[in-house]
Amino acid sequence: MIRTRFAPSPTGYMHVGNLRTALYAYLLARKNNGKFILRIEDTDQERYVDGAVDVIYKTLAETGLVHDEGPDVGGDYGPYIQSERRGMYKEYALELVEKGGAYYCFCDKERLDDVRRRQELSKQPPKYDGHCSRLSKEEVDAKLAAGVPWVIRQKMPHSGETTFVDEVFGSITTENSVLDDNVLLKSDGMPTYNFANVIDDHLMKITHIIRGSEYLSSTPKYNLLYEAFGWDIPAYIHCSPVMKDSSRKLSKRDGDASYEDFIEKGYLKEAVLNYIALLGWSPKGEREKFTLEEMIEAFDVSGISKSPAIFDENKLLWLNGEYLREMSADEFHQKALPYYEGVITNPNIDTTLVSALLQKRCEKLSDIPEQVDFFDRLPDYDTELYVHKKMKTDRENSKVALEQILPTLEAISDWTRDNIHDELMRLVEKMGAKNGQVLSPLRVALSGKPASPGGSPDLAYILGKDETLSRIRAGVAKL
RNA sequence: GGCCCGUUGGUCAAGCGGUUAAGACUCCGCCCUUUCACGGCGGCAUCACGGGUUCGAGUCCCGUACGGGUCACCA
Repeated sequence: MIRTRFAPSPTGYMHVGNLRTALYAYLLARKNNGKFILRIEDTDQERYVDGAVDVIYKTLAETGLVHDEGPDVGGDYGPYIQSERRGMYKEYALELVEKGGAYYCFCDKERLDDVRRRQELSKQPPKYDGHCSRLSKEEVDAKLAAGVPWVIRQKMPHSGETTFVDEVFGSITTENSVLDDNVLLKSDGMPTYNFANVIDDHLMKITHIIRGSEYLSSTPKYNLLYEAFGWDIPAYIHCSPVMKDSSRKLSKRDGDASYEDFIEKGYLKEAVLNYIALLGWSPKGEREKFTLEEMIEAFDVSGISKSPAIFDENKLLWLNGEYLREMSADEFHQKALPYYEGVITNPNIDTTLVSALLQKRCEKLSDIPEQVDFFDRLPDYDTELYVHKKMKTDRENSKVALEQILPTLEAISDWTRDNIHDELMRLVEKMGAKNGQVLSPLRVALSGKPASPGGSPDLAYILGKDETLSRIRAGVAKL
């Protein structure tokens, strides 16, 4: 049974890189009928942010990455909040001392600083010098009895090498001599992150560890820990970071690194999830659009790439547009509704019709307001808009056209889109003009904009007869 | 700096010793068309560099360059 986990620190926002890691962990578990576990790593009290855990729950629920075990849903391997597990690490640390994989260290800050300074001067890599690992049992007991503060350090082998296989990066070998005797249990009795992680993953029976590639170089230490305990080593899947450009990671500072940022900008959650899935993972076929279900089906660790991927908002935008266009008209309208708020206030405007025009014309919902602002009020436009080379229109023939259009439309008693269209086409024929020479000036007169969703019959119909005629008169007056 | 990892168009990427080096986004052109979009068709543009190995290298090996990661009683 495959068990994967997502183990975020509650920072108050969901970085898209983290969300991607969660997604991959979720997909791997679902693909294999395994379990997806949520564990909150909140041991750093200084970083604690109020309500931050809720952001995690909310994002996972919203994106559909439903966890099988976690603080809010329970499970057999709890507690799932690390701060509630703080009591359980000490016994494992002591067990490791018994087994010879770790030792008490009584060095104080002064000595440590001194050692480090000396190493810097002689250009040695900074590393604990192993002083306390050479203490005899008697010396240790004496210091313990005397109440000297202590930590527990991992005892690294001084020779040989450690090799592990990562499912993305392949086989990686590290010289043991470069490994430092890191602190496992701090002087306050709390575990360090590295230690807690190994203990928790083992206790929660995690089989596949999916995490950022920044942990690649500490993985040998983890494995030595597993070995010292005599535990099974999990499979590793390290993922390269999501970048802003070739040398910078996507960061919160830039305001476009978190899931919430994109939702606020008007992107659809499906599109965001779909896009980040593709950032660093390539499915087998040529398909690019996936529902979560389809991603589960298609997911394969072998498609995860080793190199960092630059986040291309442009492509996300395109994908978002694809999602918008494939929605049903009604669904689109429901999503669009909030964006009309305060923009289209005239109750005579049927926003259902507006939505129908808009659906193929926006890539994200926040594009809507600027496209429809003219419905409420005709902008103060420049008559230059009537000059359109391709439509063969200029100010003069536009004025003539508008003057002809006015009585034509005035005569329509049944104001429907089709009637408007048909009458206008009849006028085109009568005038011996090109379609555009009649329709284009009308569109400009009605919208006051160089581009508008829908053509003149659409706009005329939505605006209503009175407003249409009044805007045409305004146009004639301008010309 | 030591160690680890990476490098195919502007971006995401396929490729697994023999391909005209896929596909997508962007950009450009054309078509459709009552604007703008959508849609359709077409186009520009890539194997970081230098050495090997091989009949043959984007694919294997070694260097170089560039980029990332990591070296805490942070997570």
